[in-house]
Amino acid sequence: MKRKRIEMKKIDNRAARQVTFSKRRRGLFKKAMELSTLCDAEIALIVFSSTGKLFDYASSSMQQVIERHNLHSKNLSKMDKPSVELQRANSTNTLLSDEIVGKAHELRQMKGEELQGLNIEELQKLEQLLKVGLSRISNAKGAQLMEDNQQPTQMENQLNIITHVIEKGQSSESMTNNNCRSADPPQHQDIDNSLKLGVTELILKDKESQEYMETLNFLY
Amino acid sequence: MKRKRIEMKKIDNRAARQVTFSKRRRGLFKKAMELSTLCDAEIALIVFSSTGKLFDYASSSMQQVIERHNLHSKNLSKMDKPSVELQRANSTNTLLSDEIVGKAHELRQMKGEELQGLNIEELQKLEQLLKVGLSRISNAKGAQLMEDNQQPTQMENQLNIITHVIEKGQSSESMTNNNCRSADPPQHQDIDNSLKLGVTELILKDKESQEYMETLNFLY
DNA sequence: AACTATTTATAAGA
DNA sequence: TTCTTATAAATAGTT
Repeated sequence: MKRKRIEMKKIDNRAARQVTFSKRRRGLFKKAMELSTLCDAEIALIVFSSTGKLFDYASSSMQQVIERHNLHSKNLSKMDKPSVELQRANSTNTLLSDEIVGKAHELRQMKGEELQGLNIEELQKLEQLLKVGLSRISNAKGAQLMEDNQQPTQMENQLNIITHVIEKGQSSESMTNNNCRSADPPQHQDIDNSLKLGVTELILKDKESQEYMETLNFLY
Repeated sequence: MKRKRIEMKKIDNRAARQVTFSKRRRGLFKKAMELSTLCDAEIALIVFSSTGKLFDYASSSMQQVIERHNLHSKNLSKMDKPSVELQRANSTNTLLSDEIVGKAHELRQMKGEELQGLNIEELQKLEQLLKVGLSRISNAKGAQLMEDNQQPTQMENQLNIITHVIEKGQSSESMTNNNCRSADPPQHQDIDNSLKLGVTELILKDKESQEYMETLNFLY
C-alpha cells in the first residue's frame, strides 16, 4: 500500500479519472472560496468535466467577474464579433450616407439650386438632361390625357410635336448649345449608372448588408 | 513556532493578507492546471486581488470557456448590449436605404424615366420643377459666359430673355398647363424639404449615428 | 464512500 | 519577495 506521487498527465482509466476529478474538483473549489474569503479577492471558477458537466463558482457574480476580466484583458474576441458586425453596419452607413449626399447634390443641381462651380460643358449636360426629362414628362402628360378619353386640344398636339423634336435634340436651344464649344456628351444616365454600380459593388462586399442591398438593387 | 490552522475569515493585516494571497493563489492555479491535465477538464479561473490586479488561467481559451458557460447558464445580459447597438446601426441603415430609394425615385422622375402612375397634376408639378431648374441652368450658363469675358452672342441674349420668361412661369407651355385643370402647386422644394427634415429627426434619435448626421446635415 | 499513508500546500518566521 | 520548515490539508491507492 505504498502510495506514489501521481504522474502529471491525463489519467487513462475512466473510473479512476472520474474519482480523481471529484476529489480534486472539491479541493479546487474549496481553495478558491478560501482565497476569496481570506484575501478579499474576486474570483470566478468555471469547470467542465470531460463528460460535459458544468461546475462553477464566483465570489460575487459570474457576469460581474467576467465583465471586469474583459475590461482588464482587452479581450474582445467575444465583444469583437458584435463589434465587427457593428463596424460593418457603420461602414455601410457611411456608404449609404455618401450615396445620399451624392443623390441630394444631383437633385439640387437638377433643380438649379446648386450650379456654382459647374463649367459650361457641365451646365450643357445638365440642361440636356432636363430637356430630355421635360419632353418625356410632356409626352406622359399627353398620354395621360388620351387615356382619360379626352381629345387632345390643338395646343397639346402642337406640344407633343415640339417635345418630340426636343427629345431628338433638335430644339433651337440645343442648336445654341452647339455654338458654345460643347461636344456632344455621352448619355448622362449611362455615366450615372456606372457610378452607381461602383458604389453597389463596394457595398455588396459587406455581407451584413445584403438585406439592404435587396432593397437597393431595384434601383439599378 | 507552533503553526495553527488559520481562521477562515478575511486576514486583517494587509501585509500578511498579501503574502497569503500570493502563496494560495499559486497553489490554486497549480491545482486548476493539474485538474485540467489529469481529468481532461475545461477550466477557466479568474482572480482579482484586493488591490485590483488580475490573474487568470484557462485550459483552452478564456473566451471559449466563457461562451460555453454562457450557453449553459443562458446568461445573455452581456451579449444584449452590443446587439442593441447593432440594431440601432441596422435601423439607421434601413432609414438611410429608404432615403436613397426616395431620392433615386425622385431623380428618375426628374429624368422622365419613371412617370407611370403619376396623374396630370403631379406631372404638371414635375414639369414646373424642371422648367424652373432649366431656367436657372440657362441663367448660370449665361453668367458663366459673362465671367469668361465672352460677349454673349445675339442668340444667347435671346436665350436669357426666354429663360427669364420661363422662370416667371409665363412660357407658352405653362399657359398650356393652366388650361389643363392644374392649380398652382406649392413650391415642390418646400414639400420636399419638410419630408427630409422628418427623416432627419428620426435618424437623429439614433445616438450612434450622429457622426453620419454631421455628414448629412448640410443637405438641409 | 471511507480509510490512511503520503504527498502537497502553506503559515509563520527569517 | 523568497526561502525554510513545521504542520495542516489534500489526496492516491486501497477497502
